[in-house]
Amino acid sequence: MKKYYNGEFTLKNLNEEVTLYGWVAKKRDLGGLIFIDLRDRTGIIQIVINPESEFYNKALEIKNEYVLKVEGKIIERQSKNLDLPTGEIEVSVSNLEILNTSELLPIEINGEVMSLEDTRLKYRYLDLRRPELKKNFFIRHQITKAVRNYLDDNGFIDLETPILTKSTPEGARDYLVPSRINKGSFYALPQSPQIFKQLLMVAGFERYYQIAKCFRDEDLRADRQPEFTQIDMEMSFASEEDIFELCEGMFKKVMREVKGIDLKTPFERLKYDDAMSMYGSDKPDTRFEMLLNNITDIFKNSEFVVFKSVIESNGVINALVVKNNADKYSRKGIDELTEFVKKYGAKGLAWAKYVDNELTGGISKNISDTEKEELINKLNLENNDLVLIVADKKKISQTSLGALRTKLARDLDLIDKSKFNFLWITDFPMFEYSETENRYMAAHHPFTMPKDVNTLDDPENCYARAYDSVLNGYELASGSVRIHDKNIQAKVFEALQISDEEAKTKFGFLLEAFKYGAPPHIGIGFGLERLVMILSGTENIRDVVTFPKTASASCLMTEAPNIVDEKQLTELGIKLEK
RNA sequence: GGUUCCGUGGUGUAGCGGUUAACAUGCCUGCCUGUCACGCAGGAGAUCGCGGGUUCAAUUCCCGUCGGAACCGCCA
Repeated sequence: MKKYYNGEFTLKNLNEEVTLYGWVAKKRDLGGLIFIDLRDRTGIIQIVINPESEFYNKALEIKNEYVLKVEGKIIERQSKNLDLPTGEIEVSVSNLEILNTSELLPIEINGEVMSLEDTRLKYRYLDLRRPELKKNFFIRHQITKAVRNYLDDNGFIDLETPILTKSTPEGARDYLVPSRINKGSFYALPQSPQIFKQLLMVAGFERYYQIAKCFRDEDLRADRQPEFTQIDMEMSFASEEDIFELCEGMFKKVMREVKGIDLKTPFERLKYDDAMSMYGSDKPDTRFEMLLNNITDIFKNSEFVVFKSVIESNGVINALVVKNNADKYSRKGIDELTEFVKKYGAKGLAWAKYVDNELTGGISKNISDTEKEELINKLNLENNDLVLIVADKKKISQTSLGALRTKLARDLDLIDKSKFNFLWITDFPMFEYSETENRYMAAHHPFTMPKDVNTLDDPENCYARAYDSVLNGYELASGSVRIHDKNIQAKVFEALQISDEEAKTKFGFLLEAFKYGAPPHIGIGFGLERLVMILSGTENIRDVVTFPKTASASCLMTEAPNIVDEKQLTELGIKLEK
């Protein structure tokens, strides 16, 4: 049986006899010797064949990416400049076999990423040979291993739920699968195992988890794929405090085992409303300060038309202070920031600089001396500070500045990348007004317990027992206390304007189940890819998915999705329109 | 649904209204030989994504299309 080293060869392995399998990353013919960089699954090891060796002639035939079996002894490397995990050692060969040959590779896989995204995705199996990329998947494995062990130790059992299931049109678009046996009917792929895990609570499993595939037919982003993985959990007879403690323990273990970091628990908590007013985001990156300041009061009686009209229409004025960097932003630079906030619906970006004890530029000539004075005091302005202001509807003012805050921190390199700031966001609103649907929708999902049933008729002021876990500006997880009382559920449906009829059609089986003594229960689902991304130090989800899809949701390697045979369609009773 | 950027030898880039389409790397041949981004000499390799338009002339300008990337909307 082959022994796996996981890239851990060091000088302590000197003189050890080893068998290596791998691909030739580079061959050099030098000094009468042949040097081969053999790339195994975790790193690169240099092997050396000298001219007296019986394998010398065979070694001459070897080209890059040939597959080799090498037996030999680990010796100290003569030159150690190479920055590789196995850079201190090399292998002196006692046996060499060419297991397979290779054509010239269509992409560059040694060293820095050179090839363009699309070529890399077409030859994903080659790109994955790169140790830097492969490393992410070992991290992914370590995370799921730690999670499974932890949850097992805490009495959770791994249960699988169906992939072919029923469409639940609240929420994301479903991926549909036509049924051949029941022509004209469709299964849907699950957006999450939500309803099934609640049914497992009714079934009395009490503590369930699953590392579950989820599917959402929505547009992609750098951190979003149409299929992704959730660490999905649900437990009965538990409260928010129980699940917070459980998850904190889980991350403590994950961070210790994967990163060797000792996390401080409990995690910081922040109410949704506070997160929005302080950070302009429900997933704040707390690794740097630069908080939003509500400066509406200062301009209550302002003559400045922009602020005046916003205040008259019950809007809000928020400011961001970029400390000691005013000189870095020219008129052109600020114009770029203005364009940036406009993407988030802001009509503009008001600004001023504080230089030599006075406000200059931007809106400084539009506001009164009193207002200037109050602004300077309220924002504690110091020399060379830049003030950026968005006056707009509350949500736009907050989210646009929140996005700008993150952008500025990146641009100015204010983020301490060694930090892992876990926090809980609590007290989410129960409802969200949908402009497209012209009605209130569930902010989390329709089975979320309201904080106070009596506030259901006031959707703007109704809060949910829902919470998110946030890490370094990413939403890691989302969860809630579920409704187990059918009367409360009926009231929530009513508030969502879901009729009895409609509720029955969509979630009838769940409502039916809840007639038979559903235990109080609570749950959460973590986005595994997001977690792997953060722990791998990448900002692109494709770096943590073995065979990812492009921004247009297709796979360049398999060319999925593809056109299917007429015969297959006929069997399914499907006719395509041109 | 919308906005922006990109598409040139195998790979990554440069370039320009008229070029022998340049450079790096990779590949092939030879030399050198403890290299590690080795070095030296020579060679092969490009329908400039595709279609149309403007023009005497388009890889270059314009329109469309296809493919890729990022973002907004969307993602209960």
